[in-house]
Amino acid sequence: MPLQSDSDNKSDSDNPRDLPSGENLDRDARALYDALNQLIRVHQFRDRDRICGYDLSVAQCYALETLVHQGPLRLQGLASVMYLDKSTASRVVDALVRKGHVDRIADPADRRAALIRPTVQGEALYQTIRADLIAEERAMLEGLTPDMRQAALTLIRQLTQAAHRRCGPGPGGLSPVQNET
Amino acid sequence: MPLQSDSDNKSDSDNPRDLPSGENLDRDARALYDALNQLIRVHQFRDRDRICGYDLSVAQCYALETLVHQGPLRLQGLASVMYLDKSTASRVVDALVRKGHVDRIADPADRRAALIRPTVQGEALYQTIRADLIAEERAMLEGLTPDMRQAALTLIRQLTQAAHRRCGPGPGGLSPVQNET
DNA sequence: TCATTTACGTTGCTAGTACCAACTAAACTG
DNA sequence: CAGTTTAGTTGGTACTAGCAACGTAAATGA
Repeated sequence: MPLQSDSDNKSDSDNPRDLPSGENLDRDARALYDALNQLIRVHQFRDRDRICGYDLSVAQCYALETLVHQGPLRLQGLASVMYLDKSTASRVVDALVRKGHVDRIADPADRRAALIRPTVQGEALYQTIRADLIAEERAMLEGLTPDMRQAALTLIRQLTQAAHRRCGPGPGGLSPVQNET
Repeated sequence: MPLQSDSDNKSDSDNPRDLPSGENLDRDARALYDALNQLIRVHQFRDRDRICGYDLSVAQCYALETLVHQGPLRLQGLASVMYLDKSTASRVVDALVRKGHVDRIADPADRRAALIRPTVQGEALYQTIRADLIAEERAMLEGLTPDMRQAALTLIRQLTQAAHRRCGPGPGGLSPVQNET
């Protein structure tokens, strides 16, 4: 995680205004909220559109992706990576099993548990979809210089990290996400 | 596709590496795909969590937001801004009407049509939720310098614009202009 | 060892999302 | 005034999402 460019912290003095930085932070937070909102909606829509062409829902595709990247997982693990209730995860897996993209195998360590694993077909399908979606990203990046692309990556990752920190251990984390209000 | 490529598409000479720019682009596209994926999932989850505390679904909140920002809309307009089928939009509006956040008023210009308009209560609720979500963004921005925050905004907006161009007339776009590319 | 408790996953329930298709009613078109 | 188009609703189906209630298996403990 390169948290780079503390060296450029001079920007406070660059700023001709005499606003305290807190006000700028508020303004930026509002702007970021709106900008991210737009970005997320447009991506959600586009992903749905793309993925549905492969007879897969977005949640199913995300589950498949998780299993391809992280290897066989138990239902609990999959559910917590996806921020879902185990019952929802179970039904998503049902659909993937029905479509032949995933199978459940017995967990040798625990006869209650099942490991969920992508099939060869499922893995291939995921790679196809991934290539398709990456082509979309490439098209979007075409107008940006390499420098800007790097900056975009860094920033998006930082925002994601910050969000993770505030959401508890999310995707990649296996601890259960439960709201104890 | 006139993306706003500033000056040169072929800034190979800018790049100190000897990789052709296409390879870097591929690599960046993959990285961007993964990074955006993470960001979007985490945001989706967080928004759902936050919004549900106000007895509103995410789609309902988005519809309310659209109506607050854009003023009274017809169902068609709302549906196209939300990238939804009109039937889905109709049911989302039903829910909002039931909860008292929105009402349908007759369109004087067309007796078939109805204008959908947030109620005072709905507007207040949206502002509350918005403030809540913006506070989240602010917390995420705290670790970034003002420069980086500005850069993040610019980049996220550019990515959104690029995605819009590829998705046809999207949110904010009420223009019936279909893809002419 | 047997009873209790805890954990894993499934299923029933309810609400919401999302699309297509069919429908009513109003508005345009000739 | 037909005939067509447009606005919105409703029916049907599949999926998403969470809670609660299971059955079964493992862990705990007396």
